[in-house]
Amino acid sequence: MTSKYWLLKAEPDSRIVKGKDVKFSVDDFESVKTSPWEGVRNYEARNLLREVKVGDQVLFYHSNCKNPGIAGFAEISKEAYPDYTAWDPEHPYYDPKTKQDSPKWFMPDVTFVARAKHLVPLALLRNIASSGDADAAGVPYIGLEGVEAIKGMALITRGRLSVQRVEEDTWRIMRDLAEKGGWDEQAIGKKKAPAKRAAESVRGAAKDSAAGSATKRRRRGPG
DNA sequence: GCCAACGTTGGC
DNA sequence: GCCAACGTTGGC
Repeated sequence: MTSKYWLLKAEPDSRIVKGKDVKFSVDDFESVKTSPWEGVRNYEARNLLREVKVGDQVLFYHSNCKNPGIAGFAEISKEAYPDYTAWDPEHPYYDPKTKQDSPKWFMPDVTFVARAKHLVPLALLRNIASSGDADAAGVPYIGLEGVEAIKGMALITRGRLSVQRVEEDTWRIMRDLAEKGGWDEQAIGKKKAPAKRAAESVRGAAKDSAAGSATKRRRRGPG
């Protein structure tokens, strides 16, 4: 399948991994302009990265932070090539199981295009997806198609995936939201009724499985 | 800091 | 190749 629009997650807040900060905010991105998108350690995300083409458009998402949401726009500037950080024992994204002669992880280069004039909060998208009401959310201009597009976003349905496909109409809606804003931060900023944990958990057998499954993750500036 | 959701690991 | 345990993601 070919896609021309993608969503990539990065962490704007400092987080130290192996002594190094993996923070990469829209500010960082804007200042470096182009960065290898290193550190993706999840197969599905990796497979998607191998599909990206030069010129494809990217929604730059702030994850694992106070105000998660779409913070900017970018584009693919180089197709995926082996992620050398997987071979560097000093690197936060080192993967001891990757052999030099058979790269397992890949990364494209991504170039900054623009900041979102209004950061499009995940809370807004969730609010619209669950209520189905763009008017109440303060963004009547996205229309019913906008609501449907948001409902279908992987961001809503597949929370944890760090590289996601985005439909063209969805991309346009995100661009409009980022440009026009209009939602009430207070109104959409709160919410969510957490479900209760089911079991009484009898976890805890000692297990030595070193491993440490590396899932996804994301990065900082260029080396 | 908590904890739900979910991908990965590894014993069988 | 199943599946329970485990570890991570990431919103809140």
